[in-house]
Amino acid sequence: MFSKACEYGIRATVQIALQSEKGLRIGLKEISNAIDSPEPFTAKILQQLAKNDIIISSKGPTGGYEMSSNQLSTIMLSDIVKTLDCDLIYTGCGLGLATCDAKNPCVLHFQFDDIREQLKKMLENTSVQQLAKSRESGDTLLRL
Amino acid sequence: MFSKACEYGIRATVQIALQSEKGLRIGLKEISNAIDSPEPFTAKILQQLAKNDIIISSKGPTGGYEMSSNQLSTIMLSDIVKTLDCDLIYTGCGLGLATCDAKNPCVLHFQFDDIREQLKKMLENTSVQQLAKSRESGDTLLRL
DNA sequence: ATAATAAAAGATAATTTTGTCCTATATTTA
DNA sequence: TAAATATAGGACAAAATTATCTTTTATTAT
Ligand code: FES
Ligand code: FES
Repeated sequence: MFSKACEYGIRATVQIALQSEKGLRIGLKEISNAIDSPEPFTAKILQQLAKNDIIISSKGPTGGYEMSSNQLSTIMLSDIVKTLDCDLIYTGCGLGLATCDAKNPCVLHFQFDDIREQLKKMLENTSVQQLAKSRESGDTLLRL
Repeated sequence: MFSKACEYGIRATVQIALQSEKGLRIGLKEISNAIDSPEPFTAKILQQLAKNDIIISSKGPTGGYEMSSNQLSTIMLSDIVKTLDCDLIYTGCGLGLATCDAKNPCVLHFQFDDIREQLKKMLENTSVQQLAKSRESGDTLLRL
């Protein structure tokens, strides 16, 4: 469904959100440990997220990643997915045709579009903070 | 969403269904032409579909691919998707964790599972014949 | 200022997916 | 039975994705 990059991106961002709510920064190493992801690959992804103002990165000692309270309250899953180019879900044809266009639909268009709209809604209505909260409140069963 | 193999698989099967309803076989070359797919890659996919009794292949002159009337009336998109190992959609965790388990859910599990169920339903309720019919009845706008 | 630290950036490598090629096998027609 | 045709199958190649490594840059604390 999502690319690996996107999966790591979401998991990393939730982890950052968890720390930011406590007013703490978190380093690359800690993030990779927490979400069990390859460290250098995760770094690349975090760079992209930082460039797109989804998270904030700081260099130097005491550096690391964090989210502003504004980011915490506004960033939705859709922002991460779009940034990490899983954007295809939003625009592509389900059967892989060059374009998806309701005026020139493929045989699966309307069925596919229906699912896609629901996925879109889900991503646009689910905030990172919300996911972080479900992790905090939930028992230890809620994995990252 | 789907792999290329899966996309080609669906498009090819619909094309075969279209011919089979007219009582005709269709060859690899014709299929690839019709759906604009790489010929040898498409051949591999058709082999898998034939092995899984989704289509029937015949060798030799006058050979080619077809669907039995039984296949035409029973094959659903889900059969193709499962065969071509896009099976992941059915079982995998949306965040890429090793397993997806409602008793040990990731932070996105319930939102993701909801979408997945709808996708599942769509695939299980959409027959190849139905797609072929929408192509036949529809104006030329319905692409493959 | 200097040393230590942590992310940024760019080059490189492994893996998976996608796509191609060549030979073998089965089937039909002459 | 022989020749022609079309799929099957296995080896191979290209491209994209995922993952790693090394060097640079910015920041903090001494
Ligand atoms: S044209 Fe294929 S999904 Fe829209
Ligand atoms: S555990 Fe992640 S989607 Fe079910």
